[in-house]
Amino acid sequence: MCVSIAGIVTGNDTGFFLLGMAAELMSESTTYTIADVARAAGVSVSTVSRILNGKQDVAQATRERVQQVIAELGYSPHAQAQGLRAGRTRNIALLFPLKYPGTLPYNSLETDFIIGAAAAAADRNYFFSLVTTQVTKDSLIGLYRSAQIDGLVLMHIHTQDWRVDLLRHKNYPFVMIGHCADNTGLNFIDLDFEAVVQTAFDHVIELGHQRIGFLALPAEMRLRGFGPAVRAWEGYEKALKHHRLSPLYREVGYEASDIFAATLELLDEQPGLTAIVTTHEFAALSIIQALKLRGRSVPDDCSLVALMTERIAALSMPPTTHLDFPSHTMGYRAVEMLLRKLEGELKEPEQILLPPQLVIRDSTMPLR
Amino acid sequence: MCVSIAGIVTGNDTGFFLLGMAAELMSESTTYTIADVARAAGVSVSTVSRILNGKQDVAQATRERVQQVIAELGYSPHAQAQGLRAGRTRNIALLFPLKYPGTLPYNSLETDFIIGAAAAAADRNYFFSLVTTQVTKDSLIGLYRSAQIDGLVLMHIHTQDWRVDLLRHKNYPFVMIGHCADNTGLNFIDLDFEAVVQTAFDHVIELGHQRIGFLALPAEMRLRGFGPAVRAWEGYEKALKHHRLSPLYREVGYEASDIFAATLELLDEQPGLTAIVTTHEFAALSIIQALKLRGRSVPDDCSLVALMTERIAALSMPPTTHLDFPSHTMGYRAVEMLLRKLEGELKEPEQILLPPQLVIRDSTMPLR
DNA sequence: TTGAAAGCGATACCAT
DNA sequence: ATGGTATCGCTTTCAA
Repeated sequence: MCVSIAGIVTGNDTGFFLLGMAAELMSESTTYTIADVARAAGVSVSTVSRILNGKQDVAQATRERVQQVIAELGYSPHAQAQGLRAGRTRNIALLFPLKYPGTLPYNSLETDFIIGAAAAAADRNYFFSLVTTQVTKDSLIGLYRSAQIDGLVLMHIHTQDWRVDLLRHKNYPFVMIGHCADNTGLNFIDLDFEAVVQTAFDHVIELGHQRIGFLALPAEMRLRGFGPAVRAWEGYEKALKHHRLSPLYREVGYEASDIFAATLELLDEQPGLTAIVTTHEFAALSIIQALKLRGRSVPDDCSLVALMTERIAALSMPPTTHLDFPSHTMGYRAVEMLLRKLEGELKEPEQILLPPQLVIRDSTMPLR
Repeated sequence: MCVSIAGIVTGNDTGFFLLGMAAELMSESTTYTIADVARAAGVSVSTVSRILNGKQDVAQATRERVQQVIAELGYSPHAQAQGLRAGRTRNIALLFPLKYPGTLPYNSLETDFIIGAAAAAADRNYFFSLVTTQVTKDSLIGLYRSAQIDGLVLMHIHTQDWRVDLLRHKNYPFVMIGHCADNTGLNFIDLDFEAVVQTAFDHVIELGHQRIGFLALPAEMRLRGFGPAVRAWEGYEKALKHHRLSPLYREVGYEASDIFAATLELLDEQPGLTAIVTTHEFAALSIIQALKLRGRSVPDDCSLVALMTERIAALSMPPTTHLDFPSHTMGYRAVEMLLRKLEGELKEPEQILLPPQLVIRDSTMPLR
């Protein structure tokens, strides 16, 4: 439904006087094309296009006149037509499958990735899509081939990840939140989970604790190569070796009740336990409750260090000493990296492994 | 970068034999067009288009042959070209400004809207975008005019909402999560906050409580016309009148520390307090801690009813008796409604006001 | 500095 | 049942 100004302005060359009137008459949804603008401004379509795209070879007077018309009409270029012609979409997507092997339920940490990513796209004037379907080889390729997106952000990366292999082979632009075993030529941002766990142990060891329990992600996730599970476990093994500790751990899922039960098991196995380390974001609440059930309070009878976002740490009582999971920032920086890649600003692969950041709150204290 | 099959298959009419080879040779990203498919299948583009769009007037043999070629090439139609021609995008967006008046920080409840909405779009094969910029009159109209989206979901609705007025006037398709003062002709899904608060009071009154504190959203949000704040307050006033209670409330923001402080104030004002009702999702944890500081435990010394999602309710200890906030479902149904509208399946406006759903857990008990 | 016209990849009308 | 072709709104040579 494209209304030609010419139909209204017949015989009038300036066009200006009648614009206001036209706007009045057609205030219900009408869509103008670049041709309408050109006609109303008395220039060619090419000139309007140049102005739209910020080219320099346009007379200042012409530019101002056209911009005036654009403003008066409320004209917005047709994104699909622009994209079709220019061979890009200015649209990126984050792959966020709602169900994936092992059905990790989404939590506030993961949604923070989304919000951060969306914010970065908005800041660079890109459209941001969220793809929640389970992708297959074909649907993944189709996303690019069908020109729905210019690039992707992948998360939940596994050490061997077919999506990564595929996109790398096809040479499609993407960025990972996480990283693989082989990251040659790839762009990513990840948290150094190995160092995170080591730092957590260093902290409680420094406070004098020796009998330290560890709540890890399920072995199954680690065996499947899920990055955080793999590397957190490596950090645990190094911490054990480095501090000559005897193993004391449980591998457990995200269910509050499971974490509660696992904490009790740790206490039963080692009644002398005085500290717990975990990479589960929401575990703190359940752990504190389980300890209380056994008559122990945090931090007086048992210290606790978890991996979590600031926001969640502040909610727990006592506020939990934690290793910060900057998920919002990671989402933001991932998209920011992708857009630099798309705009040709990123020549060399950028690989960012964020170091652990220990935030000391009230859930840890020296061994008494 | 569109590779013509013809260029490779020169002089060969079957095309089939060479397809595999072509795929080998060009396994790096290549994009085929409908013309490539037509050529390889030995039919016209019109025929391929018909098949792509599931038209019936195509011979079965032809259809199969073409589909075979499509599969072998891994061809996906160019979404922008399709949209340009067909006048639609199959893209919808959720407006989720990261900062809006009063800077309500996003919480898990709000991100649940997003996930639910994204899931519904995916289920109907629509692309889903998240727009986090602060929209203006022009940018909002531009979203439609520039053909970036077919429709929108609006949230954080105010009783008087300029976005709603604008879109209604322009006759652009949209759906609200929330509703206005005047909803004539509009589609929305909302939670009946008024009934929610009344139900919460009914519940504790029934348990024998009489001195009941209420934690409400800041007066400022209510005065600005923010839907949930307005209607929850109306529910509170009705509950007071209906049960002949004397007012006992605090209006407070989302900060855990503020809620903590407000709870203490309630206790100071009315030491005989035996129940608390709140519409703040994450308040339960802070309230329980504040009560504990004054030597009261939940539910023995004080009952607590909150508005929250199941997921959060399960995290608190004791699990909180709550009114369910089905935010995921609301997001899902909002998009589902929008898509029915877009596909012409929705003739009459659909306005859904979800009734309160009380979920009794362990944070309430009869007055002793 | 500006304009004319080809073409991006589809759809749909009109022929055959 | 199938094919030819104008067209969607824009960008981009190429000429002037």
